[in-house]
Amino acid sequence: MPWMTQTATSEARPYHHGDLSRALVEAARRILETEGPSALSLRAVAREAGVSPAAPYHHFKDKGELLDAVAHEGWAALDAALTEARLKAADSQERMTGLGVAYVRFARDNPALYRVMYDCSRDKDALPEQMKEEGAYCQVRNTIDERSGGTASPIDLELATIAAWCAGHGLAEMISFKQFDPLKEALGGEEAFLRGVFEHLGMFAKLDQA
Amino acid sequence: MPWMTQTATSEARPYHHGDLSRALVEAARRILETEGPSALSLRAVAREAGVSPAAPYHHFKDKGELLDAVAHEGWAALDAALTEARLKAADSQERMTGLGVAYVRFARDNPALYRVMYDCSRDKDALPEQMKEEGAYCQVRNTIDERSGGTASPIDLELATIAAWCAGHGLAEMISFKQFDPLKEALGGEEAFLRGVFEHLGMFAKLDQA
DNA sequence: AGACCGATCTAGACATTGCTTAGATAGCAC
DNA sequence: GTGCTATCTAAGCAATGTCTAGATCGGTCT
Repeated sequence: MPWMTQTATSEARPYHHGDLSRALVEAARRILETEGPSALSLRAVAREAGVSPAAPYHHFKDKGELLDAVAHEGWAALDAALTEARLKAADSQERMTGLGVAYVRFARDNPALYRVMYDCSRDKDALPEQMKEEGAYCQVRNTIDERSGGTASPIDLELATIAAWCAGHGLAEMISFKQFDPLKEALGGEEAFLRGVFEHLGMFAKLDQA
Repeated sequence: MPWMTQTATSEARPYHHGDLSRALVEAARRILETEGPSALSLRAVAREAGVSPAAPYHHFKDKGELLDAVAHEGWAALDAALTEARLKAADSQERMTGLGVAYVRFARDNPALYRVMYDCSRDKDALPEQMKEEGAYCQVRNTIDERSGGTASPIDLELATIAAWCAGHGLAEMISFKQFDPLKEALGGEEAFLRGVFEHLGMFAKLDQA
């Protein structure tokens, strides 16, 4: 087994793995977390999963398709994080900023995964289906709708959702570039900093005044 | 000259190129625009510039350092675009939305370059120095400061600038994922769409009410 | 039970990539 | 001219994504 170097899980795995698809996705996430995006090669994933470099091709057409699967899991995890934040909030105002803070925190805690999630969506002319249905995008829109008392026009609702999404994503990326440490200190912590930015964004000012 | 395949500029270039650094950066930008980021290999750049695969290493330590140079030019171009938009606006309100629209347009018109600009900044714990001094970030902050009549506290000014930057960057990336065509049509064009989102972001609401 | 078939996996190879080392070339000072 | 140094090429290394051919095995049909 020349492909079995030091990293193999190596417990006399049978010839047929059983559930290699899932194992590969998990291996990929493990590599992403520990060694960063630049170390995420198909061969490294295969190594980590303890199979030959060609094995993944029986489960994914491409390296890209593997990453798509990883991204899919990422979106699901983000959905869960947002749901949790949403249920924890009291009023609808708190629910919105809570969603924003949870979103940014997710991105900060899973920077490599977050990047893969968006890189996979790129050049597909649409954000993944996770953003529709019960996904994160829909959660945000519903919260906005609820907050406006259901009186917002469909167009305004969509615009407001896009605006909120832009703010969250923009801040999420910004945080991964720059730590803003002095600013955080001056404001007394990260949460205060995030809330401060969202406050300045004054999101939903238009919906409020209507 | 085995490295001279079809793409070479091939006009009996002398052994010493003269200004290979610049030629490489331009070749990289050409490849980015025409073939996308995935085609941007160091070897491809060398091919496009008509030199051997090892030649770039006499001007850039790394592939990363070449990309840094490309990104640097990108930031300069963005600075110029923002300056133009700033000078074109009448009042300070118009100046702000004008900046936002110009920013997003730049990202939409140079998607690959825009991505390189941010990818190079990643994992450096700071946005490039272009964002300071006379750069884009500074332009935005100055405009905000001017708009608030110079009364905003330093912290509020910084928060507002970050917020504006997040909004612009978020919307810029969003546009590259999804076309939002139905929404644009409903609003009567792209500019109206962009302004609509910025309006909903209600940026500077806090500074206004202060 | 035994033969077989398709799914799963490996071996091995290919082109391409980033990068290094060793040597060729040429502009420039003396 | 001689020599120094920056610039460039040639050749090669390890690693990667991907393909083809062949090995292995679980489950089905008789």
